[in-house]
Amino acid sequence: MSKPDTKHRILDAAERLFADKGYHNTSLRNITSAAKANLASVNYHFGSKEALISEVMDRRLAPINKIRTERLKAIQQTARDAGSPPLAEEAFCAFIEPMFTFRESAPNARHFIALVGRSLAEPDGTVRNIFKKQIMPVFQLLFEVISEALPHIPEKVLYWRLHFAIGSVSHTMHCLCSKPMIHTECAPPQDSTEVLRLLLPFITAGMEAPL
Amino acid sequence: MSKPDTKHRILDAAERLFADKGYHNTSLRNITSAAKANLASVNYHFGSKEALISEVMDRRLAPINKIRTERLKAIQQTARDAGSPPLAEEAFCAFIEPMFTFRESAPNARHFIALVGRSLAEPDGTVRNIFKKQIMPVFQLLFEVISEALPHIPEKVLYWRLHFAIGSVSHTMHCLCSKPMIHTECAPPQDSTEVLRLLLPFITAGMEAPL
DNA sequence: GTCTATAGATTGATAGAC
DNA sequence: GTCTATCAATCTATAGAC
Repeated sequence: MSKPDTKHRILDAAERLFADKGYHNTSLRNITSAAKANLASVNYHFGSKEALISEVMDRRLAPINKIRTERLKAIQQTARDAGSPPLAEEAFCAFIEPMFTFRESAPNARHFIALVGRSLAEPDGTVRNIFKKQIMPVFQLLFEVISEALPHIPEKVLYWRLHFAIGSVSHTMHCLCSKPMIHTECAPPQDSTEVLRLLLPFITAGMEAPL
Repeated sequence: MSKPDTKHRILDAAERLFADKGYHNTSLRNITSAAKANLASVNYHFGSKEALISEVMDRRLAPINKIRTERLKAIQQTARDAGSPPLAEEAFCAFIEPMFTFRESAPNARHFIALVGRSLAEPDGTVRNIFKKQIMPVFQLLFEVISEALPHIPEKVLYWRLHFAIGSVSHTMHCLCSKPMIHTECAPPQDSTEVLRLLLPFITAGMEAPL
């Protein structure tokens, strides 16, 4: 087990700094000095700052989204085989849990979670578009499964409720890494599992609310 | 009715640009050229870029938060007088509606809504802390009223649910101004009233979900 | 692959004339 | 209050030695 090479050290440092300080507020100098690498090495290994953030995002998102897609398709198939609609809560669990599981998988994984949680709120198109490209097919699939789970709710209402749910998930993701906003004394840093157990019923109840 | 003076033109331009491009990605030159003002005028009128964003936030947030506080206190008082708990949905309406009403009040108000919606997701402390300082007392009061509305739900659960609700609200606010994420064809730009009518039942159902 | 050195542009802030 | 001019620092990116 050799020590991580320059390219990986840069990716790790960029992931942490982009998450902590934001894309535009993080310079290549910040990254290379944190990674103990030379300033020129970023452009040698990645070509540009934009290509770097793109690789930072893709490296983690691709495997997570693969798991999400598999789980969502399995839920869809099982429901069709049984001839009964899938459960909305199961669908959301398939979407959220892989991200939370990843968070516990590595000591520094939480930085990436914060980065992703903020991506949809990024004012600049650079980061947001990279994220959108990766997440869009998963959102489409999630919407499909939710539609099957709640066929009595008009598509337009369902769309907005999914939108609200994504807001809850994003906000929770980027807050799980920094200080909570309010009542910090009754919300010490908890493990993701407990937060997931609280988040899923909230979302499910919101999705299934009477019209 | 004279044309707005330089200071106001700078505030308006800064509000729009900070919302569109983000704080760090907007330069003072961007702002002054949009405001048809001289570069040096920002430092003359405000002192620094940070003091400018601070005034951009405070100018709109202070009156909105005043209305929120009054409405929340009125709900609290009415419930106490009647000897019955307040309604969670009414409390959230008191919190959300003033922001949505403001959105329809002026042609360019929507920029500010996006700016606020993103504030909690700002990685940099500068913007986030300015916003926190303004919003914290309102959050505290909202939490109080919600606690009285749902006394059977443990405080810790209530805290997290409020956190999830704030995520939905923030995400909706900064998305109401740009393109929606998914299924754009079934979600054309709508007026805030309709979104509020969809958002309130979602949040209320989530807050009141069985344990 | 890693380094030094630097180009070329942009940043926030300020000094000083008017 | 508004302007020009500029400073000192910082930025991304690249050229070229090793």
